[in-house]
Amino acid sequence: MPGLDPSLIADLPSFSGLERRELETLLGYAQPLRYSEGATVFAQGDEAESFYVLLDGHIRVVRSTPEGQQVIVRYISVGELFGIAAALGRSTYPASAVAAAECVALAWPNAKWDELTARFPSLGANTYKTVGGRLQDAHTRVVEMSTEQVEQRVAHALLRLVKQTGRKTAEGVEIDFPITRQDIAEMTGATLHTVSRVLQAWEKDGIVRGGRKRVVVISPHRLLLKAEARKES
Amino acid sequence: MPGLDPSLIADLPSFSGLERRELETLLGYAQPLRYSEGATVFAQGDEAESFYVLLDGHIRVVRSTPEGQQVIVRYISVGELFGIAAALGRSTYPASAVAAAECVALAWPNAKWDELTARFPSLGANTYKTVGGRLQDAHTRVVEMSTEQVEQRVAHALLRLVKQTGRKTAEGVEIDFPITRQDIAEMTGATLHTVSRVLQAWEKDGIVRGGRKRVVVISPHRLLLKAEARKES
DNA sequence: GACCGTCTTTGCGCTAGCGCAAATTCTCGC
DNA sequence: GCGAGAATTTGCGCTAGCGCAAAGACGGTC
Repeated sequence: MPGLDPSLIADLPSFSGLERRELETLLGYAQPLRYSEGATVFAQGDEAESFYVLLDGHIRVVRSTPEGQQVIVRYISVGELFGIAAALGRSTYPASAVAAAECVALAWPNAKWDELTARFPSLGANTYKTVGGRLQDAHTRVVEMSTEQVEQRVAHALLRLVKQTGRKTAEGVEIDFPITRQDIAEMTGATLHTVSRVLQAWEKDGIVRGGRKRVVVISPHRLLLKAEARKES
Repeated sequence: MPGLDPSLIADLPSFSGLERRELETLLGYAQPLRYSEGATVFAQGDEAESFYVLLDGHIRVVRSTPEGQQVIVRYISVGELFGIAAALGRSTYPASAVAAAECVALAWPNAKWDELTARFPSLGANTYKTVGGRLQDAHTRVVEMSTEQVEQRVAHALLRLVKQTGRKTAEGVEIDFPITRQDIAEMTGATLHTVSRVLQAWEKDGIVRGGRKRVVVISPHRLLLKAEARKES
C-alpha cells in the first residue's frame, strides 16, 4: 500500500512524536477509505474488524435500541480515533458509525492493534486519555439527562458542537456539517418538534439562526445562559 | 508496610496471573484503608492522589452538578479498580466516592501507576477492559435516559444492581447493601416520590419487596418485563 | 420504653413536553 | 422553471411525572 503521504497523520494527536520512518510503517498497514454523506462505516453489532482514524469530515456515532430508536452518542471529528471496540475488549461494535458529511478515514486491521501499541507506545498512552475523556463526556451526558430540562440540554448540545466543530462566519459560529433538528433531538433525548420550537424561540431572540440542516450560533454567551439557567427568560 | 497477605488480592481480576512474589511487591506499595458507611473516600474535584481496589463493601460513585444536585454514576463492587482518574489523564477526581456500606480498600499512590503498569502488564491490559466496559455502561445509561420511561429505568437499575450485587435469600434476590429510594432516584433521574410509587405498585404485584433501605427482587423475570415493556400492565 | 431523626408513603394540582396532524418551506434533480 | 421529497414549523390535546405538603413507619439512642 505505497503512496500514502506520512504528513497525512503526522499532526494527529494520537500519532504525534513519531518519526517519519515510523509513520511510514504505520501507513503501510493502513487502508484509506472514503465515505459519502449518510454512508455507514460500520454498524452496531458487526464483528469488530478494524479501527479507524478520521482524516476529514465528521462521523456520527449512533446506538439503536432493540425497539429501533436511535440515540446519537457522539460526533467524531478530524484526527480522532474511532471503532476501537476491540482494544477495549469487545468483539463487536457497540454502536454504528455513519458519515455526517463527506469523510476520509484510515483503517487498520484489528489484529495489528497489539503490535502497533507495543511498537508505538504513544498510541497506547493516547488511547487511555481518549477513552478517559469519552467516559467523562458520557457521564456528563448522563448527569445532564438526569437533571436538566430539554431547553438546557439542547443548549449544552449546541455549545458542545460549536466547541468541537464550530466554524467562524460573518454572522457567528456555524456547525460545520449538515445537522437536522432530528439529529439534535437524538442527541438530547427530545422530539424534533420540541427542538424545533426551542430553536425557533431562540431565533426570535437572536441567539441562533437556523436553516435547513444548518445551525449558526450568533451569541454563544446568551446560549450559555440558556444552558445554565434553571427556568428564566 | 509488611504484613499484608498476598491472598487478599490474588483472586482479583485486575491482578490475576501474577505470582506470589509479584503480589508481595504490589502490596508493599499499598495502603490498606477502612471506611464506615457514608464515609467519603475522595471528593469530586480533589487532587487525584491515589487509585484504589475495593476489597470489601460497596462504593457509590456520585457526581454533583454546580446546582448541587447529585447523580449516582455507578456502584463499585468487590475486586474493582476505582479512582483511576489520573491514569486516564485527569488531575482531579471527576466524581466523589462514598462508602455505601462498611468498606475495605487498598490505595496506591498515583505516582506508582506508570511503574506498576510497566512492571505488571496484565494490570494495564485489564484497565483497558475495565474502562471500556464502563464507557459501554455509561452509553447504555444515556440511551436509557433518552428513550425510556421512569418505570423502565427503575426496573433496569434494579436488575443491574441485582446482577452486580445480588444476594440470594429465601424470598428472592436482595440488594446487598443499604439503598434508599432517594439513591434509586439519583440513579434513574427520577424523584424519590415517583420511585416510591413505582416500587409500591410492584410490591402489590409481588414483583419486589421493599423495606427501610432494602429492596428484595422476588421475580426478576417479571421485573425484566417491566424493563422492556413500553407501556403495559 | 419513650423520643427523635431518617426514610417512606400518599394525595393533589400543575406543567413540560410528547403524540398526532397538517401546513409550509427548502433543495435538488430534471 | 417545475415538481417531489425531505426538512421544518406550528397548533392542540393529553399525560407522565414533578413539586409541594403532610402523614405515617422504622430503628437507633439514652
